[in-house]
Amino acid sequence: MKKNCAHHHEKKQELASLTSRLRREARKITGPRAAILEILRQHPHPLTNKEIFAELPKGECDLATIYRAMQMLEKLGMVQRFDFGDGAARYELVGEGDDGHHHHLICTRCANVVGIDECFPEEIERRIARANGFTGVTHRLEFFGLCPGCQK
Amino acid sequence: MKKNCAHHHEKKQELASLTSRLRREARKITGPRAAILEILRQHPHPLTNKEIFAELPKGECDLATIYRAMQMLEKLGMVQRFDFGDGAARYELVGEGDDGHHHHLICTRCANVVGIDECFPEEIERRIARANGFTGVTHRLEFFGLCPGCQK
DNA sequence: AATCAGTTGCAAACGATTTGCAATTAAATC
DNA sequence: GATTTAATTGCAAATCGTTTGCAACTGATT
Repeated sequence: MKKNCAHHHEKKQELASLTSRLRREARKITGPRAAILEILRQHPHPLTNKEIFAELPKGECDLATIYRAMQMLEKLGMVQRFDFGDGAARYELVGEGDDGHHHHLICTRCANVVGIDECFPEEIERRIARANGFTGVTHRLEFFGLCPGCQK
Repeated sequence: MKKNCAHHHEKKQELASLTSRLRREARKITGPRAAILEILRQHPHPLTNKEIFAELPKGECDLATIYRAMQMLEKLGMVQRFDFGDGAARYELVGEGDDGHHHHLICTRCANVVGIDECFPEEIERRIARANGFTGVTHRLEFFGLCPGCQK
């Protein structure tokens, strides 16, 4: 269907592969963590902590635990954090080897999210970096508009 | 000096012109508002509400008043809101006629900010919109890196 | 000067996120 | 499999940016 974000969905990682990445980092595989990773695996879209919490079987895990888990997963590079400007952080699983860098197109009316393959042109980014003497330049980029269903 | 953000600084608006824009919208010119506009005028960089508050002569105005003023100024298009992903909104004055759309390059170490003229290529943005059936597409874009002074 | 809607200060309320701490538990050890 | 220990969790309280209710106040108009 959404052909332009296919690559973000292709390789749905095995839960086992995810937990082994954790173990490799000397982290414990706990019930809450396994449950969180499973939710992320099933939702190839950026999720807020509250959304993850809502997906979890009630009582499975405290909201604070989710915050701590996402913090850790981000630090390990297993998850990428996104900011849609609505005051809540969102997270998406990152495949092994992938750096997770990509962008989204968000409907300003229904909050529907589409992954985007296009990126800011490297050449222009390099020019910007050079012109200002900056190094290690990256960018945060998200698109906003009205999705087909919301245009009326 | 920073030649690539010159156009954001060129025309420092007169305070009188700012207040007349307010009056035109049937808003009152109060002490706090004049003071806030003056601070914005003097700082051609995105400022957080707390920063504006700190610049203000103590007791000049309540922090809540600044929040309300910035909200109103944004609604009137006199100010543009930016989000650097650190949890605090930032605002910059917008010239008459200008829509305020532009981007920044932010040092991740010292938080130094440079205005950027480059923008995401319209043609690619149009392609993204079309490919997903979206209309009225815009973007939020900010660059991050290490400024000359922070590279060591 | 009188009027009145728009504004303000202050404190309380909020929503997202973080943190202290005692109780719990995964994983390494015996 | 029981023991040990450091990592992890739940819970409640604390933080931070931002919003809001409300009574007092003040521009702008009459």
